[in-house]
Amino acid sequence: MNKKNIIHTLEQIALYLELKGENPFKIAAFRKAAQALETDTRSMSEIDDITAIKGIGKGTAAVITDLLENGRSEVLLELQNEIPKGLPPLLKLPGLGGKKIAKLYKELGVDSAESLRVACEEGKVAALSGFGKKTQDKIMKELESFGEKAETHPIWLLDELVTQLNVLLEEIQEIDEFSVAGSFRRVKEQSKDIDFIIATENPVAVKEALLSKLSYQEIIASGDTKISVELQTEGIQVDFRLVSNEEYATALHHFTGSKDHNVRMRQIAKEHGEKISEYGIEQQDGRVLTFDSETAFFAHYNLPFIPPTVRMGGKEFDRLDQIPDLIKLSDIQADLHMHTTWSDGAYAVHEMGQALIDKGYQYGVITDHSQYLKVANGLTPERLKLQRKEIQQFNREHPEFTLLAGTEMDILPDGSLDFDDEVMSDLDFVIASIHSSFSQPQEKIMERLHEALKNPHVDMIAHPTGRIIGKRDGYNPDVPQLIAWAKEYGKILELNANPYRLDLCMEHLEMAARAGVPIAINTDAHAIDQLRFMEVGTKYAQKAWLKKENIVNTWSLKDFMTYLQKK
DNA sequence: GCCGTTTTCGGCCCGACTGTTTTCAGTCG
Repeated sequence: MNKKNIIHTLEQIALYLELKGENPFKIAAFRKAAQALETDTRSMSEIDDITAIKGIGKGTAAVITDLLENGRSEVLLELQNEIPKGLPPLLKLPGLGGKKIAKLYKELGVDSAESLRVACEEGKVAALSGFGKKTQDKIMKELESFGEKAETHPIWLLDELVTQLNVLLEEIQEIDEFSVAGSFRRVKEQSKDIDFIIATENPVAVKEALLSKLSYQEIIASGDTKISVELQTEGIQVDFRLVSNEEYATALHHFTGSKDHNVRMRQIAKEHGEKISEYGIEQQDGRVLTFDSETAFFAHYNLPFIPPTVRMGGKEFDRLDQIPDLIKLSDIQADLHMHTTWSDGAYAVHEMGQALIDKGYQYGVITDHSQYLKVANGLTPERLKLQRKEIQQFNREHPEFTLLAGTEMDILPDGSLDFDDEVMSDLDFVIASIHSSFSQPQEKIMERLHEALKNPHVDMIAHPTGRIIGKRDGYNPDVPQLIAWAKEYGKILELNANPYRLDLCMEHLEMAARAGVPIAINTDAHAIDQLRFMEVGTKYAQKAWLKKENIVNTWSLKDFMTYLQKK
């Protein structure tokens, strides 16, 4: 029984308890236990006393032990006996919670999506007390798309929408300040919806402007302070919260979450005899304090500004001393992975170089694809030499900056490398990566990676797993082994900052940092505007608690070159 | 169900919106 299964079982139990109308705190306790396990980076075999973990007590520990020893949970089995298995999925229907579903089951015998649909069609649902015609209609409508709608959306899709919405909000005169909030602001890989906080002294006008400018399928809620719509794009939900200027900082904090982070903050407030809400901090005498910024809000409790990316609800409060050292965008001195028109990029060498200078970087590496990747117009050794001349020319014209000559070289399906040692030794920086034969068995994939890692000329492995968030898992390498090899041979592993990838993922980045393997955060830009991915990349790295010292492209050119030579 | 050294009982974050209600329950984040 692995950890994932245990977490899933605890969450299943919570769902069933919800349908039983159990005490909400008891339900939350099972979810909290599941989350506590998830946050703990150890594997089950490394944990000797589970009750020592905060949030796991006698009851939940018994379930876990049962699972570990017997491979099943008596508690869950009993619940499943008692409650039809068609009911828990109904909790996913918007507007239906445990109590309503329990009532449908007890009074109408509803035990599945199908029987719920029949009950609605016969008008029985509307007749129940506490239900009505509107509720029945809404359920029927939701049932039509039940099981088809994506529950979460990948960050790269939401990023496009947020960019568009930012433009739209900029145009509304009555808005004084706004920001995206929610899990997107925390740089979660996938989110359910998008949240925006808007400061305005004229909410009526803003609401009107919003509803006239947005292209939505449906308005879900439209109150004085909250407007919620389903966008045309993929039916993605966006919530807008309208607050006064004074309330903006606390509202932004509140709606950025996470939920558990807020719970911790409120506990702290309580210890001070205060009460936090989205509108400010209420004092014992009823006065409400507001703040100019989130920084000021945190400072009220003698806390440093906790970046949204690490507001997970636990760990961050134990690691406050590490916050100043967390990697941030301004630490970045270079981008080590980008493409030009020589292969499949959209801009010339000198244009990418100039864009890096505009970013304020000290150096950068041009790393076009190698000859194997024909679809991307990969470079032969001859073309590489020609490209180097262009790079040298650029450096002569820009003495304050250094453009290095590199490659993103393919690791071929048979495990050989696309360039021989002589070609590689001519280059300043050699990236090796896999772009083909993803479905090989793990053993073969690892053989290919090993071949690259042990070659003295290879400096870095790019997007080490090949995943695309929400779309494909990649080629499934044994990452702990990969990290061990990177350590052994002194290689860099990449955090590819393209929001499609974010590869390595958080957990693996933490693992790599613990092992002392250096990380490079690179945009893999194929066009100038993609250099902006460095921002999401550094934020994502914060989630793995990476520090400046872990990241090679925060180093000066001199330190970087020294590292490459002696590694 | 979990937690706690002023606690082993009594809390557990707080508020908006909707749809059902004549004052509030359920859901949601």
